[in-house]
This record gives sequence, C-alpha cells and structure tokens, in this order.
Amino acid sequence: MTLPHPTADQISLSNVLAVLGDPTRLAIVRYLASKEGVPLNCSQFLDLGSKTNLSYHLAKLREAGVTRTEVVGTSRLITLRRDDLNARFPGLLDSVVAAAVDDPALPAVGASEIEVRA
Amino acid sequence: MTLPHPTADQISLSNVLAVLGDPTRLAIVRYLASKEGVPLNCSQFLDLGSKTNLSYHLAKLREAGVTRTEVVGTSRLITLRRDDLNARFPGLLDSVVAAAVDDPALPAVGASEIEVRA
DNA sequence: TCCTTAGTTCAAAAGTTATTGAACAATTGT
DNA sequence: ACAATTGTTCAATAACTTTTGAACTAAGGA
Repeated sequence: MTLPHPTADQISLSNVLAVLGDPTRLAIVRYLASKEGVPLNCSQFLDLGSKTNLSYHLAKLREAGVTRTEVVGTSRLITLRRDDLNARFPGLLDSVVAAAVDDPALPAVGASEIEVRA
Repeated sequence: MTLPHPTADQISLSNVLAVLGDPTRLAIVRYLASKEGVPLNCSQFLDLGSKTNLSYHLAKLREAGVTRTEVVGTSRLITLRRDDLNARFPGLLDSVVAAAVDDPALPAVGASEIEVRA
C-alpha cells in the first residue's frame, strides 16, 4: 500500500504556491517543519479541521509534492519533502517556513495540548 | 489619484502565496522581476489575457502587496514591492522568482515581440 | 471639441476549491 | 470474532475565483 506522489521533477511551482496559499495547509507545513524528523499522523492536525477536511488538505499537500505520506498500519505518517523541494526550488521552503513561524494569523496545531512540566 | 495598497505590515503570507499560485500572476511577477527598474504599464501583459482579465489579476497582485501601481496620466506604472516583501518575508521573492525564471510551464510575456537586431 | 488610448467597473457565467456528513475499508487490540 | 482506531471516499453544497463582454471614465492628442 503506497499512495501516489509526484516525482521531484513533476512538482510544479505555481501548484506548490497555490497549495501553500491556504492557511490550514500552511499551518500543517509549519508544524511539520517544527517537528522535522518526527513522522506525524493525520490526527495530530485535528485542531485545524475535521477528519474529512484534513484528509482533503493532506491529499492536496501530497499531490503537490510538498509532503510524503507513508502508510504504516492504520496510520499515515506524514513528512515534508524538504530535499526534493530544495532541489527543485532552492530556498523556497526555508523562506516560507521562516515567514510562517512568526505569522500570528495562522491557526495553531497543538493549541489544546496538556502542558508537560518538569 | 492613488490606488489602495496594503502597508508592509498588512501583507499576509498566505495571501501572497495564494496570489502567486496562479500561473498568469506568477508570469507577471517573473516579467516584472526581469525588467526591474523599468516601470511597466498594463498593456505590456496583454499576451497573458484580455484587458479586463489583466485588470483583475493586477488588482490581486496590488491588493496582496506584491506590486505597487502608480497612476501616471492614463497609464498605470507597475513595479514589484521588492523591499517590502523582503523585509516581511526574507528570501521569499528571490526564491520564487529564481524558480519561476526556469519554469517552462509559465506563459511568456513578450512572446509576440518583434526581434530587434544589430 | 472630438477621437483615441489606457484602463476600470459591473454583472453574469463558468469553473474551481473547501467543507460537511454518512458510509466505507483496513488494521489492531481484546 | 468483535470492537475500536485511523483514515478514505462519495455526493452534496457552499463559497470562492476566474473569465467575459458591454458600458464606462479620464487623460492626451489632433
């Protein structure tokens, strides 16, 4: 079971920009970037919308080549395609993520988290 | 006569990305970047669509803070807001333009130009 | 003044994207 | 085998965006 992903050279600039031009998806990408290395499943993003709606947005990100989705059991592990994006559009992802990090207009993931203290 | 523009701090990341995520507008921005310094009027872009349609796309770019439009007589002189975009989203415009420059999928401005020879 | 050039506005139509809920599928734990 | 968990698909709808043409405005030149 593998989901369809574009190859690196099939990734389209205007499509990537269009896909990132949605606050929900930009929030997903920002969160993925903040947890890079840690593969996340879809339910991490439930703060941002309904299950169905996230399925839709995550599919858009995958189809545009922004994320990679691995099927592991009943979960989908989602990661940023940083290397491919960087090869194709050098510096783009970094500048988008850097700008997104301090964007108060974006919805937050994990807003409803239980604070873990020392 | 001045047209409404957002101030630098009113420029929204997701809006800029959404606006750039349209091939016609990305082609406009690529051309503006290639002619930086030279202020261009709307009719330079007629290769990309009808007068009415360009009016619409150029308004989107202006309202998002990507371009500045100056009214000079019966013309509108359009320039990239490079400084404001760079201040707000460092590196973003550069990486987008660099990627757009070698994007064969984007429509070309000036495709129907008369070749000027030595 | 009248005509042309440059561009806008408006309303309609066409097309696209986002959101929803109900039903489904597949895996995992008991 | 059954129930719970994780996520998808489908069809409907709502909400937006793009494109168009006709009518318009404003400046500039003859």
